[in-house]
Amino acid sequence: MPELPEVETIRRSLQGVAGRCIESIYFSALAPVETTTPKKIRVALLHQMMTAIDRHGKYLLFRTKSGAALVVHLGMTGRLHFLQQPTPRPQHTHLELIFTDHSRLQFIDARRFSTISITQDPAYRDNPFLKRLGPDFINGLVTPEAFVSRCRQHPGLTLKSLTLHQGVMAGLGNIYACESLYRAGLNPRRRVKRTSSEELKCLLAAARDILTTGIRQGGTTLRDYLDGLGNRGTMKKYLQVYGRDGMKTLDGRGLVKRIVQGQRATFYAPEVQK
DNA sequence: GCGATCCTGGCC
DNA sequence: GGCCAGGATCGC
Repeated sequence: MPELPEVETIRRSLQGVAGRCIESIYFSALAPVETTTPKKIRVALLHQMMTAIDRHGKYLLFRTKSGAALVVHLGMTGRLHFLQQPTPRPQHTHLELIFTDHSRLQFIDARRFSTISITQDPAYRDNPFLKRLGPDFINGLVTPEAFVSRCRQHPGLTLKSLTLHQGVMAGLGNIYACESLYRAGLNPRRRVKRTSSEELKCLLAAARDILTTGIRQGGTTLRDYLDGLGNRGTMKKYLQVYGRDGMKTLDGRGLVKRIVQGQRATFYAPEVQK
């Protein structure tokens, strides 16, 4: 479940891709290529040099010298492997970029909840995924006041749905959403319209704080997640509520309860979050 | 705004 | 054998 800190950690682990030239591209028959085709991706990327890897929310953008970018969302179980030499493709490898120096980038996803697409437009208007995204939680230039007004456009949403809504702000997934609401002392069932502007600003600050800690810890490895070089993340030991149903919060201030909101588990501490 | 849906490995 | 994980979309 790569969220912003995991995707950012992967991005940093893949810096070595920059400067390499794509010699060939492998696609599996089941590659989760969305809104485009393997052929179009080949045309856009083949023989191009990678110049930079950027991130917006949970999306990675592999930019090439021509101005095109490969856009990757890892879904639940997507992984990227950057390898210095030819290596057998693991099961469920859906895309492999092979560079002229024989290093390669493998994209693996058993469940195919991930998406691969392309963009040629710096403003993302040509990409149906990217054009819907709100500002990035960490890199986005959003004042607390601007954040509040974005929230106010969705008065009926619960705070849990709000935090997961990538069109409001991009980057939070289930783990960091639960942790942010705990940090802000806000009940995930509250509606935006019943939440003061001060409380919403507190939520923004909490999310930024948790996400920054997540990046510093290299992400949260619960089961699957590894960065592009195979390293685990160490954020799990800082989680206050996620996965702690029936236990005390890490800081001991409350008892964690698990509820389901929109078919998704929410962990929170009713005594602490009002 | 909500709920169904996609998908498969891991675990009971 | 059946349930669970859940990001994002789509239809209601």
